[in-house]
Amino acid sequence: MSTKKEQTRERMRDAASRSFRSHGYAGVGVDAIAKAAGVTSGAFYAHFGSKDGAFRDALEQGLDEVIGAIPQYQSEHGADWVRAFADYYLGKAHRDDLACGCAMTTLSPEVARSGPDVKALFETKMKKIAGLVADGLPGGDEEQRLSRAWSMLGILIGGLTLVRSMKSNRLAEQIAKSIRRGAVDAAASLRAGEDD
Amino acid sequence: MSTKKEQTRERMRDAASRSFRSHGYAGVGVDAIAKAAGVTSGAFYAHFGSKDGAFRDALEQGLDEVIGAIPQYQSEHGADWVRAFADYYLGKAHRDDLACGCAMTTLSPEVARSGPDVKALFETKMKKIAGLVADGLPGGDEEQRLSRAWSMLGILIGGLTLVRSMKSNRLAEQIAKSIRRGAVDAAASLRAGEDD
DNA sequence: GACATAGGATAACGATCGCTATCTTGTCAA
DNA sequence: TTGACAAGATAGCGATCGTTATCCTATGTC
Repeated sequence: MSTKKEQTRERMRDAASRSFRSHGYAGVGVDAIAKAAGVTSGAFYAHFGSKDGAFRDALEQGLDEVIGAIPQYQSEHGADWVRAFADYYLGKAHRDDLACGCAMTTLSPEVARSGPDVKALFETKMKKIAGLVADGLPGGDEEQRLSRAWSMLGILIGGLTLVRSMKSNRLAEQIAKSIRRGAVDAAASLRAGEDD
Repeated sequence: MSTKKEQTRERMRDAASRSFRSHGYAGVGVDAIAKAAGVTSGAFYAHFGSKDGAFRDALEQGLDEVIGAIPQYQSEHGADWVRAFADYYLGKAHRDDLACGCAMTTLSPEVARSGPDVKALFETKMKKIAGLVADGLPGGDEEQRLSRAWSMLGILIGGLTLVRSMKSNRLAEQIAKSIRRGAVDAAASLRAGEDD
């Protein structure tokens, strides 16, 4: 129906998503988010109801992006998809762009401080993501693959946070290399004795 | 000299450290930190100069705690120290206590948003930590051990953030188990074919 | 061409933000 | 006992916080 309204809503959702990732939940105000979307706080509250509501919306959208991206990497890169994904995840472009960065990494620390509703949403989406990852992993039974999927996600999230916190680009690159290798190893069936 | 002053300073440092870990840098105000230490903002600024200064102080103290803890785990648990450390790191007590949680996990997302000075401090301390971890790892040359150390730190940091963001305790426990195994594997010399 | 509707702007609320200037109070030396 | 000093309290700065109530205005209908 109203294309204009949906366009505005999309701009606001994007602005909220980018702002929360860049500055954290408490690090940005409603006025600033609205301004970034080219509207005022009145429009913000008409659409989202509250700052919390906007965060929930941004979180859901951000994790849905991941849910969409995983199968795409799997079908595009085949058995080597984990390496390709880790390359992107720890690459300089993703490192340097907080605003467009993966929601798992930028938003999860905020979720850890949030209430049960936000955590429930995060949990649902992350279970989906871990399941998709596990589906693309070789060897072992389903439980083993899921376990490796959580490990891979964990090391990517922690690794990205780590490299983003370094001052020296050279050190960041060195750590990124280590994390990439760790992620690929975590995803592979270790006990099968695979090597690179 | 003045024991009273140092006691007050210590209380304020602790309050700042706990507050920043619990609520993030932007999530807590100077007045609240001062109040938690039993003083007012006047005393806060007399000691720290600025909110940034207090964060830097809390960050340094928090990472120094880790620097002290790693060798202790190594000497207490011998070759099995990584498993013991991971057990603590992902255990329920550490999961549920944001305020007393490891600074690497709670503060690094804030560092990623900070200026070069804070990043430089974080980098220096993390290099020290990774070096200590690497020293306690078996097999391989120094570069390989350091690489595994970064992987182990990454998976613990990301894993802890992940489990803290779950609503269900059962799922959190399941993920923690996966991360524990991943951390031990990341620390071990994979290519040597070690198993548990 | 008058009118209803809704998307969005505006203004303002009390509270809190980081920070500073000034004042009070407790302590110790002389 | 008095005077000096410093630790900390108090009060207040302008700005921004999240939120609400009210107003404007563009659009589409009859």
